[in-house]
Amino acid sequence: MLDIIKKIKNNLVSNFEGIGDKDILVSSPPEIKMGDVSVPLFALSKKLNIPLPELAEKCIPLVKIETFVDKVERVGGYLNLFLNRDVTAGEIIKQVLKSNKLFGSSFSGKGKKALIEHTSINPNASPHVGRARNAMIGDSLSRIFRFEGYDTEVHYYVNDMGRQIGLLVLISDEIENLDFNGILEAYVRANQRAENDPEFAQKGYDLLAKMEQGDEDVRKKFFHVTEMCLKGQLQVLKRLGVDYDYFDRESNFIESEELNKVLEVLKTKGALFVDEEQRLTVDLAPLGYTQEEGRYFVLRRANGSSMYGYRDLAYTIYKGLMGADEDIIVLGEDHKLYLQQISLILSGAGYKPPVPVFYSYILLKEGKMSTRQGNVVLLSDFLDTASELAFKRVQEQCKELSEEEQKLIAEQVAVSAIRFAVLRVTPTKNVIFDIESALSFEGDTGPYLQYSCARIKSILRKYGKEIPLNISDEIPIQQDEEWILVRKISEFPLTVLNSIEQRNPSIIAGYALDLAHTFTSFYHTCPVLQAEKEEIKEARLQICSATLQTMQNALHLLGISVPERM
RNA sequence: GCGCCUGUAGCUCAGUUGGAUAGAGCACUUGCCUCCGGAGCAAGGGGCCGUGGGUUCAAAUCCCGCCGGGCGCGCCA
Repeated sequence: MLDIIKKIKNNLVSNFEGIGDKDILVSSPPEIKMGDVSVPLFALSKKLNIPLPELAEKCIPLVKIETFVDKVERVGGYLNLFLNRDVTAGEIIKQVLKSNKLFGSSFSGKGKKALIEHTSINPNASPHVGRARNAMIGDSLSRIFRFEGYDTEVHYYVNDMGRQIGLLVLISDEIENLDFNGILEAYVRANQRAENDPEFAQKGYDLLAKMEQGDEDVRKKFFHVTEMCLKGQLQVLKRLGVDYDYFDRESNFIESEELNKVLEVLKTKGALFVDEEQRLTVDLAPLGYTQEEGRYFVLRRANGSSMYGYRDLAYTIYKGLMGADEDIIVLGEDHKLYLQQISLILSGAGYKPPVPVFYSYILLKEGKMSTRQGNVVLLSDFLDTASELAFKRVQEQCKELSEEEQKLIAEQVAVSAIRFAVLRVTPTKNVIFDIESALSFEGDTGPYLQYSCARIKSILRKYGKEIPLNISDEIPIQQDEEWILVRKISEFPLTVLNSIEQRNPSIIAGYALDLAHTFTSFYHTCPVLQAEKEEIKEARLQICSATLQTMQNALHLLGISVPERM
């Protein structure tokens, strides 16, 4: 399908002076009756200064690609092409079944490296679904980059420093056997106490200072608390299928030669100064910042201790020096100004800042999530209830399976429910998270996608033999539903490219839904195993198999696995 | 107040980057399990695409104003 579009473009570009690939738009007509591919000529007519009817006449033979295009109709300013269904379907299905797990990849990242930092939550509590949005988007992007052939590494920045951690370390001395479950309560208590007790707060700072100065005992304590918390968080994220390659600890970036070089450059630009209270500060105005709000960026306190911004700059430079072609960081929208600031600092010194992928917050139906008001949805809580619900369902429907297998499937269903509910929304928009509908497993949900796969698997299982792979050049297409499904399959590679270009997994999610809908529609009108003729049966088996492969590939990019039955 | 993001069916979201009659799901109404899995399918009702201007053959999409929502705005991370 991609090839056909390419050929059409090539033919047109090489036959008219002064136009490029981008001048030729290719879309599809609104209805299947009107054809399969459409080329709007309005803009072209204007650019070439040729009246529409005349231009259309000239274009018709150029777009009539041999064996693939049966007929071309002109409707208004559009050229509508009708593809030869049997030939095109043969081509597409063959390609899918040959490429298997790689179908959909254009290998646009071959020979390139991608570095993605995501999640990086503060080690102070079990993650709620809002935090998990970062992990899901980041993980999905990592999968997409890998799929496109990028040598991809995933980094997790462990915020093992800072005032809050200092307080947490203090309070952990008072609590016996503080474990991950008790950590949020301890954290809240520590912060409350710091608010009411200045002495306690000061002790936190002192501890932090000792940590920075390299006091072994204190460092050990910090490590112990943050490591315990990180482990707990990772365990929950692991349930989602989220993995990381590197854990980079903030405490390793207290001092950085590279950053000090950057600061030297800033000094020559008049962008670095020590303010009247002895704080080492960057003035962003000489670097091109135009507003007063957020103009000053503090790096070190009066006592010389580093601020978060200093350490993070050092870390960002460290990542940048790894030479990735794509240096990406997934951040909540609350970090927009902050990232703008450090980007200015870095590019001011000639460094390439990372490319941010921002996402907006998850809101509950009742409003914002608030830890204090207790209306947060913990990721692990959601997974527990979803898994339990799914388990009951699986117990009813898959009686022949062992309880162990049933539980495994239920967990897969739970994960797909949350991942899909979050990933299907464009990152820049708020997700309004409705627990009830996320737990319903009906309609446009992850479990629905898994279900449509399970049905295909069921057909293939009943068939019992290998799908004949010696596909002839043509595949007999009987019904519109078959053809629409094949066309939808062929859109997958473009969808993936689109999604990686925009760094937006929701495009894949939308595609997966479309594909599932087209399939179930096909499923209800076209009997496969009971097809009227053997060759039609084979054709449909191949279409089923190609659909399953495409769906599995798409779902893999979203981090959703496909159970054999459910 | 200033900056960034956002506004599409009662609700939750799509909309191929400016193209043909704006699409799904939930909810509501009506059909469909002796027939490959009903976590499903088919059909119906439901829209001033927040609002007022502008740009052009063509605007939900681009520009400007206003209104509503999210986020941020120097010693936190």
